[in-house]
Amino acid sequence: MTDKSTFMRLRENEREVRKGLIISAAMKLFETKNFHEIGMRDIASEAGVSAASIYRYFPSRDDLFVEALIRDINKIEQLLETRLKAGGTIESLAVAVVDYMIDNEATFQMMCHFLMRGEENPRALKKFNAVLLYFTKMFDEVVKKSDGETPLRFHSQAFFASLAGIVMTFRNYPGRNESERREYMHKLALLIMREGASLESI
Amino acid sequence: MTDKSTFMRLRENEREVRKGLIISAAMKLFETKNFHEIGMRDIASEAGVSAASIYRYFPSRDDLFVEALIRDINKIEQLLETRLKAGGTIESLAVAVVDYMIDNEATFQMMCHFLMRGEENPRALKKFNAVLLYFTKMFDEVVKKSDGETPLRFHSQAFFASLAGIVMTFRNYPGRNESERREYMHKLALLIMREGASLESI
DNA sequence: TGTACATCAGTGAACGCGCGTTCACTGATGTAC
DNA sequence: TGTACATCAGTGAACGCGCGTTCACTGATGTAC
Repeated sequence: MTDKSTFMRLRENEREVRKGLIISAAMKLFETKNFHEIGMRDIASEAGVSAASIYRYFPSRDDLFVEALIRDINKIEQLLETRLKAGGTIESLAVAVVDYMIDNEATFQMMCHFLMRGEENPRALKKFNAVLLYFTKMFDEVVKKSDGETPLRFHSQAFFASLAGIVMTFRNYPGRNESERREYMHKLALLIMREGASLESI
Repeated sequence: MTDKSTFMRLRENEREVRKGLIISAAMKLFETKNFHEIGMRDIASEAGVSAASIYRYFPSRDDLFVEALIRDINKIEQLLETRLKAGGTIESLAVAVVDYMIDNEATFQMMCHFLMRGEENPRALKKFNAVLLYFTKMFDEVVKKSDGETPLRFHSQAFFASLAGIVMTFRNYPGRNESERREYMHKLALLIMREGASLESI
C-alpha cells in the first residue's frame, strides 16, 4: 500500500509538472499577444499538445488563466522586493506597480477580465479572489517594511485599485507615445500617493 | 431647391429621432442587463424593429454603444451639479461619481470595455476618447465651481481614473452585501481624496 | 392624372466564423491472479 | 510468463452556438415629365 501511494504521488507530481508546462506556454504567449487574442488552440500548440489535452488539466479556459495569474504574483512580489530594497518609499512602490501593469499587458487584461466578468465562472472567480486577497496582503507587508513615512491612512486596497484604474484609463491614451504615457501614469500615481504631492509642481 | 433641402433636413431629423429611439431602447436595457448580455436582437426587439434595421443607423454594435455613452454623460453631469449644490466639496463629488458608477452598472461596464478593448474598433474608439475628454473637462469645471478647498494638486484625470479603479475592483467583492460594498467604496474614494484623510480613523 | 423611376426604411432568413468544449477512440503502463 | 482488465494521457474531428452582420427583397413615398 505504501508503494501504491508513492506511485500515485509520483504520478500526481508528473501531472503537476504537465499542468505547469501548459501554464508556461500560456505565459509565454502573454509576452506577444493580448489576453483576448489567446485561444486554447494557441496555448495548445505553444505547449506542443492538442487543445483537447488541456481539458485533462483544466476544467475551462478561465481556470487555466487564473492559475497563470497565481504564478504571476510571484513575479510581482519579487519585483516589488527588489525595487523596495533600492529605496523603499511608497512612491517607488507605486511606480513599480504601475510599471508592472504596463509591462505585463496580458496579465493586466486578465485581472480586469476577472474583475469585470468573474461572475460568469464562479469557480474561477473564487480562486481569483484568493489571488486578489493575497495580493493586497502582500502589499501590506511590503508597505510595512518600507520606511516610516507610511501614512497611517494608507490603505493597500485603495492603493491597488487606484493604480489599476490609472493604468486602465491611460494605457492607450491617444496622442502620446508609449514612454510619454508611462511617464504620465507615473505622475498620476504619485499624485494619488500622499507623499507624491510635492512632485505636483512639475 | 430650397424646398428640397428643407425636405432633406426634415428627413434627416426623422432619422435622428429614429436613431434616438434605438439608443433609448439600449439604455432601457442597461437598467436590467449588464453590458455583455445585451445583443443586437435584444435592442431591436426592445425598440420594436428588426436587428437588421439597426444597421441602417449604426455601422456596428460598438458605435451604437458609444452613442449611448454620450447620452449618459448628460445624466452624470446633471447628477453632479445637483449633488454639488447640496454641499459642493470634493468629497461629495467623489461619492457622487462612485455612486453613479455603481448604480449604472452597464454604463460602467461599457466604459471599461472601451478602455480595455477600444483598439478593436478605431472609429468607435475615437468617439469614445472624445467622450472621455469631455468627461474630464466637465470634472474640471465642476471642481472649479466647488468651494475653495480644492487642492492645487488635484487633477481630474487622476480623480476619475482612481474612482473607476476602485469601483472596478470592489463592485463584486465577495463576503459583503451590496450596501456594505457601496459604503466601502465610498470610504476608499474619500481616502484617495486629500480631504478625505480625516475620515481615516474610522 | 398617369406612368416610370429613384430613394430609402424595414425585414426574415441566412451567413460566417470564431472558439470553447466534447466525443469516441488509440495506445501505453500498471495491476490482479 | 501470460492473459484480462483498469487507468489515464493524448488526440483529430466535430459539435454547438451565440451573435454580429449581410443579403435579397418588399413596400411606401417623393420626383420627373
